[in-house]
Amino acid sequence: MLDINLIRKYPESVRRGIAAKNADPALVDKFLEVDRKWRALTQKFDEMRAEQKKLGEAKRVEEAKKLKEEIKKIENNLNELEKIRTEILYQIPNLPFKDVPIGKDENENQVIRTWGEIPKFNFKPKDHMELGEALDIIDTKTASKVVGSRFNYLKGQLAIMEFAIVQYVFSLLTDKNFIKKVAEKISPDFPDKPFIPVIPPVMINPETFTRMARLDPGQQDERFYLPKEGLYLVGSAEHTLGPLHMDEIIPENKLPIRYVGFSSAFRREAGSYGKDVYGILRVHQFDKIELESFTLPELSRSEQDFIVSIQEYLMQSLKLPYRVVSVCTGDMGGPDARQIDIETWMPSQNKYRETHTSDLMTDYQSRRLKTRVKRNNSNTELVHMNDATAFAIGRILIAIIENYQTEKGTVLVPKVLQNYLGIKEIKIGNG
RNA sequence: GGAAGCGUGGCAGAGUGGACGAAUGCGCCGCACUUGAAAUGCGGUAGGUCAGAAAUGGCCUCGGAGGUUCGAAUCCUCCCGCUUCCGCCA
Repeated sequence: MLDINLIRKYPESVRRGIAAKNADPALVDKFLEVDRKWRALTQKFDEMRAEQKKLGEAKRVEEAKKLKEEIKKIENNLNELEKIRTEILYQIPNLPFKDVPIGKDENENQVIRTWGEIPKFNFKPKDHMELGEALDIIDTKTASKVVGSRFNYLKGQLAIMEFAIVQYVFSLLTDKNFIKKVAEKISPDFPDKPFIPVIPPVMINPETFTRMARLDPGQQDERFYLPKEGLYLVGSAEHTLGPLHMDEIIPENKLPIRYVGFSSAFRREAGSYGKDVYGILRVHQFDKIELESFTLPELSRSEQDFIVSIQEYLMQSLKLPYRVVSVCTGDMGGPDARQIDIETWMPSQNKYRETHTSDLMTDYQSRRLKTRVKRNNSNTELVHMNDATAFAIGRILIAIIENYQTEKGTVLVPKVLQNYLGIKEIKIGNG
């Protein structure tokens, strides 16, 4: 949620900011109107309560009784106003940074840079499903019988490769020397704290989900829900990593706090019927390595640069061609102030497809989560939060299979993963 | 799933109807003493919200939601969480 005082003091720039994000600028005026009423009534309520206390202490019981009834009415109105106020407030997205490209949809995203050579095959390259089925490492047919559409089995060396990737990333991101090297590129004194590995819960209660700004009206259809327990399945490890410090006040010297989490992610993919139905690009369940970090406000932007550097390092070490995209205002996530995506080259589609995202949420999430920092000057302020993909396993496996395929129909194993798998090539028989 | 107990500030822990947003200890911050430190002494130290330029003041919050009462951390109801024991189970 946005800072209330920001809306009160600078309604015009809030209107402009949220309009760029395809939200209705009239939300600001609706909010201000309700807020005005709420404040007036709050004052009245406070005064009456003070009066009632005094009457009680003076043992003027009858008068206090009468006042109590009036207060009750005011309180009900106040609660109603507060509910409406919160509803409006939750619909107002975070404001984009000034240097984020203004645009309506993904067509206006800006490519910042491109890395790697697009592979040129002197044969007709196959797609990941043709290869996956031939090598017996992907099975969607049985999955659709057993569960339904948009599920898959990863088998054989591909299953092993998932854990290879997890081990590779976890060992790298917990390595002080590696983190130091990346941090130094941001600036000489940039914090070089390694990531803390985490395996988080994959279920979350609605209260926390709401405080993460991930269960707002537009998002509910996307979530799997378990009615007996009243719990949701997470759509990303972010959903349970982000609340790790809710209601906490963290001492300044403890920041930044960085987590690398591994979990399954569950998505209903409502509204994407017919889109990417082929293969394992868009499925209901996939595993993902996620980065989450909590920083001082003034360092959050560099933290995102730092995270993107890590994402790029990982991609370059796998030698996968990609491009870095600055997502435009209209295509960004609601809580984001700046979103950077990485799109990886998919030979079978002859284009780049989104595999990574990096969200800088500033204090938009921490405000509801009440995750704060106690500064050395003893002030308390909200921390800033960053969240990003290290690897979405399914999609990165597609990229590896398709980019590393050979004319024989085998798949070479990227060099950095070879030690973890113990083989250099996935072929029929060792699949 | 059954039984019992428990949820109070950064932590530990008192408080069973008004004097309690809350004793005391620890921790933390400031000051004094000291060449410096330790020890000691004195003072300060929850969050949110509204008004205010500020100083300051009002209101709300003792797991959550209701209720009783002029008045609730304290009494009642329901819910949630934690701990221990039993059952089941990876």
